[in-house]
Amino acid sequence: MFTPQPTTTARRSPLSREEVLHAAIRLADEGGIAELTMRKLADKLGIQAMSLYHHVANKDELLDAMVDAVFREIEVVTENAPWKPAMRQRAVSARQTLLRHAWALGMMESRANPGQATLECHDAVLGCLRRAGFSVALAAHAFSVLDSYIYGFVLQELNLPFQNPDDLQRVSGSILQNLPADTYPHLMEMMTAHVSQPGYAYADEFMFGLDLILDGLEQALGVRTQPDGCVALTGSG
Amino acid sequence: MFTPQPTTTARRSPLSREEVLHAAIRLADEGGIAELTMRKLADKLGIQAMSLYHHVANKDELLDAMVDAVFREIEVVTENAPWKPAMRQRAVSARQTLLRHAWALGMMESRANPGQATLECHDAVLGCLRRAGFSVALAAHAFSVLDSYIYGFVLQELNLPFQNPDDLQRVSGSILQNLPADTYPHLMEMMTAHVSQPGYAYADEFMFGLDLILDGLEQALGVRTQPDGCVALTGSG
DNA sequence: AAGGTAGGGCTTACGGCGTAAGTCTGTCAA
DNA sequence: TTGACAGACTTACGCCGTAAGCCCTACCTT
Repeated sequence: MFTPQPTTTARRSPLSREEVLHAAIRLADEGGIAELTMRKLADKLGIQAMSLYHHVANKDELLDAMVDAVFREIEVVTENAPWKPAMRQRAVSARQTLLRHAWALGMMESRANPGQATLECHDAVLGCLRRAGFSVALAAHAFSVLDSYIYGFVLQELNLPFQNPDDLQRVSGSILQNLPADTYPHLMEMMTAHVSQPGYAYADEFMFGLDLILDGLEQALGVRTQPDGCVALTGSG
Repeated sequence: MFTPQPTTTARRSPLSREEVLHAAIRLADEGGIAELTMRKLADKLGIQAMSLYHHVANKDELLDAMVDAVFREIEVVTENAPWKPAMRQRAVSARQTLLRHAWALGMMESRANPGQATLECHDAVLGCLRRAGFSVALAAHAFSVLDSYIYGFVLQELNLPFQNPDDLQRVSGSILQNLPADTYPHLMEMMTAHVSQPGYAYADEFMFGLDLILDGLEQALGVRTQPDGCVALTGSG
């Protein structure tokens, strides 16, 4: 009753696919991926659920586009930069981006349709490595090990039951109390002697592993490039 | 009509929580995690959906238990074994297990309630490292970098649009045809000159990165253990 | 100016989901 | 014999994604 379409003209302004995409990302950032339903997304945009389907084919396509948008946020500075700081900086940026959009990693597992930004990102990384003298095979190795590390680290970081050092103190304290002391002795030692110390933050572990990998790649590169290598440690098995 | 409860006695046999758990894992293994619904799981067990709630509190608890069951499958052989082959073997086993249960990784992101098997697995790894002379801090570093790598590698592996070399040939071929040749030149080079070559399998990349990390850890350990170290390459920042 | 078209809203409806709440029945201890 | 209880079943609710179709209005053509 009372014919509720006076707002039609006002609402009729824009609403592009881009807006839908960004609203979806904002919704997932704020409430987790489970909060992202077509109805709630429509609500947030002030329209009905079915109207979304004028802008995206279906929810799956929307999710694909969201993942690609995340890749677009990762900074890849490769112009004339030495490969090691470039890769280091990209790893840091990738980690920050994936933490900012905690839902993104979990979605990568299930969708195999890389978007344009994803491909561009990968191409830039490979280009940086090739320009630095990596063989095609070594570039593939480097790409694989670096991305695996980044994704895996963030996956573990997201899996932690705390997001900041204060949480950590509280959580580890409560775990310590609830567990019989000798069931997991080494886990216990790790918590009491290391993790629960003031100043510890799991995020700091990122740089250790990243530099370990970059140094390893540098050696692998050097073994090929300068054959006087007194350090040839790669490959143990 | 014809009062359909004659089977009551026959059906009344067991159905323990264990059976529910394993049926759930089998269902998820076969059809993906989306196929695992309480109704379908009940169907498979020959009961009604609501009867499952006598054995699990809710679906979330079931998912937690499933993840823990996956950790139980990872072989951790640390008894009197040198740390390097022990960690290597555990990494291989973890990768195989996570590939066998492709749904497990995607679930880890969202649940922060480690089960008994999970904690045992972590404790065994830490124990192995500590016995080998790793300091608490270095053991934490090692644990972080190894698990990050394993999880991330499997995540990428699952993300690939192919599961075996034959698929790869076909997929990379079709991508090559559909793309303008100069949009992603380095990606293109990687595919034509390396990935699409006979004998290439992404799975083989796993060992390169794994050994790179293990060698890096060995150096980090050596720098502390034997102070004559002419090789001190860790940390570049 | 008049009319046609189509973009982008809206409504209705369907089958599937997790699960709250309650019922029925066979088994076993007292 | 009886009463409690474990473990099945039934019903129902409010979510979900989306198929199908309607209808208004801005714009383009004539």
